[in-house]
Amino acid sequence: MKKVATRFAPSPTGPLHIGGVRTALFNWLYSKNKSGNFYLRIEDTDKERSKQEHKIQIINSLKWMGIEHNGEEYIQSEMIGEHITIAERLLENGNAYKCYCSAEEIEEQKKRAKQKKIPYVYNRKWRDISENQAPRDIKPVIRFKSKIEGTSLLKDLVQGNVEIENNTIEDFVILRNDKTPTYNLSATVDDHNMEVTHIIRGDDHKINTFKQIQIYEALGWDIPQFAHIPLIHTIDGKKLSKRDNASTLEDFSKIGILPEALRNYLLRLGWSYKDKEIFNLEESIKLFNLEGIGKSPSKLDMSRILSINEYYIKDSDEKVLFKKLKEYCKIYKEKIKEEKENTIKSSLTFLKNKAKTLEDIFNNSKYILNDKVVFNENDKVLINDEAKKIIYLFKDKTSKLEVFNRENLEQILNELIKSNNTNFKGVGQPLRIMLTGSKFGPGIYDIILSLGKKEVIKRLENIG
RNA sequence: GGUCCCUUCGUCUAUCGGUUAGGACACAUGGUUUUCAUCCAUGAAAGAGGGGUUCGAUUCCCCUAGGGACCGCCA
Repeated sequence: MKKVATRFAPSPTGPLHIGGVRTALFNWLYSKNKSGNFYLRIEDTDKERSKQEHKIQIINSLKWMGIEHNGEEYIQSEMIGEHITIAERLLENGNAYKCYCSAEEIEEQKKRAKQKKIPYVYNRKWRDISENQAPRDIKPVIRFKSKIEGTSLLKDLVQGNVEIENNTIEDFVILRNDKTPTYNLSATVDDHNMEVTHIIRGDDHKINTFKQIQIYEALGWDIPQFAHIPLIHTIDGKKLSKRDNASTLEDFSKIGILPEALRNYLLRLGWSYKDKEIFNLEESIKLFNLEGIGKSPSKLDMSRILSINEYYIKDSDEKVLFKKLKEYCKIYKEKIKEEKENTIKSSLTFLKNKAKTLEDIFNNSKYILNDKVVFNENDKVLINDEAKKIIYLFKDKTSKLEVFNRENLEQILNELIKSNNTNFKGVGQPLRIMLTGSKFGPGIYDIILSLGKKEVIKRLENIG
């Protein structure tokens, strides 16, 4: 048995979106599960559209998700020479031929097919014409001599047996008239050279597989296993596209989604293991298999992502969570001041219970982060004369407090409730507004204790 | 239009011929809570339709409908 090798082969013609990330994840997980290798191949043979920035974005995305590839990135454009050699070999062996049709000629055929509403398949014009009839002024393309008779069977690890009539596969171009190889040739040659054993990729490549298998056969190469996973659809049921709304990882990271949460979500999108919902990394690797992949496309569900993220935030160790929050604030919000770090760190125990995202934690931390209270105008009006009286009394009693702890604070609050003939809300709400600027937020004792005596008194003195 | 694929609660899914069709998210209601949340409890919610096969079909087969992917000298 050969060692399992999988690969992820994106083209840097656009930013990597969440669907691509899932494909990468499945490949990576599968290789890990089988103690094999996982490679990254950048398919940058489309010179016009390939962009360095996209390549960087792809690599960073995978890094953010913790998906690491073995060895260096494999750059497809560096292997073009190899692809051309193979195309020539195919030509010599009679598995391919030169086609002298002009671009206009092909265009015309397609147009006619469309008018007649019949499917366009290249008419194999040059398949059997001898080359000495070739027009001088046209540079030929090389086409693969596809099977015409019979059927082909793909034993797909996800889709099951898929059978297709050979004559629906046209004689596809493998080398353009500028001598550059096309996708099906390049991908096949690279997969063979990289000794890829399992090709796990999107459903949209299924038809290509029949072309690629014929190339493997013509060359006498081992054919890898294929697993075509269903695509992720947008909420209105269409394929995720690089062009329109497709979400990139940045879209998620900037609202404070944790990579492990997204990994868990993506794992469960189209794959399942019994009723299990939460998979840590170790379990993901141990339990992942191809059998658990469903055959129908699935839709992205933001509320589920948020919910899983909430789970991971609550489940996080506070030290680790703080590091992530710090990094997050630095990149997307504002850097946490050094003197605030300890306060934030110790407040995470209660802050994280109110948050679905890192952004939520940031928002709920603003009363600590900002030196000056920023008041919500709608809430500020709740500070009426009655409230001011209570705030004054609380401030007075608190300032005399020798031991600033929850027990003593509770005592003060309880006394105030009694003596002012009010309830907890009557005391708690004005205090919260004065201390944080808003009537929403963490528990009042958490707020008071996290700010500390000095700061609490300072903020209460701020009373208009 | 051709080829191929898919179809269980709104969403992600479990079930591998016999279940009151299960779970999770979302939703609704109630409880805990000074607030917003959390948390807990409860509830509503599904086998596209029609034929077979079978003692019995969500499960196997066929047809219909709906949805999707592909049909490039893009990858």
